[in-house]
Amino acid sequence: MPERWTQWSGSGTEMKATYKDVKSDILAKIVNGDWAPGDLVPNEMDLATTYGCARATVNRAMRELAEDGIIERRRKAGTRVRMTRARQAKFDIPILRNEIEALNAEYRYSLVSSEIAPSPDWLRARLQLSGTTDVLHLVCMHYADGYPYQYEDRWINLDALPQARDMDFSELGPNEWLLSETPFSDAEISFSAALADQGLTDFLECGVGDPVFTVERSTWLAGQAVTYVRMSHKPGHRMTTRY
Amino acid sequence: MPERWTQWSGSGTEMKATYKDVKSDILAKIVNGDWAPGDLVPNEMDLATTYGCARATVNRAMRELAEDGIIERRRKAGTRVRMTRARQAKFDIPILRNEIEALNAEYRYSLVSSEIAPSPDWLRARLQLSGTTDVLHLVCMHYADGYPYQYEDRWINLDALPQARDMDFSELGPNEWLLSETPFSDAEISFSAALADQGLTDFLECGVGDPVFTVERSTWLAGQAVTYVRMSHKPGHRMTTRY
DNA sequence: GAGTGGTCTAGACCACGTT
DNA sequence: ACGTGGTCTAGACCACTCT
Repeated sequence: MPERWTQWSGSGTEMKATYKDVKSDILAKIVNGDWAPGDLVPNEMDLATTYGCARATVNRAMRELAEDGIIERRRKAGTRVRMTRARQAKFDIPILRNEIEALNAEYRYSLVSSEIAPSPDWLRARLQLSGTTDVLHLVCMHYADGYPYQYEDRWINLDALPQARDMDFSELGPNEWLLSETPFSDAEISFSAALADQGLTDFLECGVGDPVFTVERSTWLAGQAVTYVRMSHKPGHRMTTRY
Repeated sequence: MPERWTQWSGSGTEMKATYKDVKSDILAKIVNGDWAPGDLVPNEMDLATTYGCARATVNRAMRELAEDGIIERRRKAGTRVRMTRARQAKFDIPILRNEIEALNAEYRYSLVSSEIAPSPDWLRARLQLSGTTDVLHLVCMHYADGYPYQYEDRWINLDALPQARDMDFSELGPNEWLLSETPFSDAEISFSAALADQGLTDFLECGVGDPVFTVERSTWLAGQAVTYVRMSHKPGHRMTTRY
């Protein structure tokens, strides 16, 4: 019984390879260096024969490896091990309430200010707004066990969400409300470091000049700008993920 | 000719739906609010009938929607529209050289220092190293058009990569070398904001107390710690993505 | 032109989890 | 027990792109 594909749990038995078997076996070959970056991988029909499964099974394994950035596929040219692995990190952006409660801390929300005004120029530019539109400007604080956790500076396009004009955000945070209003959207998110200015220090209970991890997010729904938010985190905040 | 699934490019023709048709049509229903968060979505067999395609085609569409965090699937319980969309952002972590050259800037690398020493305690803890191991400590600078772009503080586990002991990193940066040595790995990455200290200001040509966007990454290969790196970026640096 | 991946089918069996 | 999604098959046709 020829076994060209070593080390998978079913080797030595009569079991057929699943797409996960194929995927992890090929991944192992690449990790071990049997197949080096740039190398041509056998085509799907040959691999199907090797693993004793249908071509569709191999196809799924290879498709996922390609999605993971491990290999590169092109019709006719075949499949190659990527020269430099595409390193991509995926962050889950949780609802703040859930993030804080996951830390076994008590979540508290507080509305600092709320006002309606014509959109300032910098916001029009950032959200690609055309003409004059009224926006709702909200400032909110989020606390974990009573300690400041995040300062939220949010602007909502009232043309896109007129129902926000009469909403009362003193109890429900705009983030959770927006999630219930807009089930899906495109977004641009960016991370940076900023200094705590006088306005921030009062709310985050930190010193002027402390470094503040900042997340900005702009959101569109069906091509129309919905909201821009700048979230400033307490000193020492980290955002972590594995990949 | 019944058309239960409105608005896809092939509607009104005799064409059969592809998995992309099914995916985008279902997504449209969710965006429009036809199917609200929490709603039960028809099962795969019914959808296959509706769209006039095989169940496998519907399955692929639904599987991808689940991967994208739009819906939630459970055997027997069926498929539901997610209550709160899982917001996840995917960042591409490019090779620094490519990132800088994509900005039409000239990339330059410089080795600041290189020394071999026993692993300090904090590093052993962070990388879960057992016992005493020698590590290679490198400090490097990366420039774009001659301006400081990133300060790299890297530690390499010489037990995992003994060949690094004799490498000359004065020309080739450790990042690019590691990528060619380890085609695949697990990693933990985290973002935070820090203050420029005296050591950083000289290299980044900034002032003491400037906010510095910091990325840290720890890497493992087959369960063994390979490297830890802290990358400090020039003031004003942003990391952006869409999702 | 020809080889490769991309997709679809109609059917089948299985794993899981709700009932 | 039974309904749902998860996966596999053997075959087919198509789309891309390299030579």
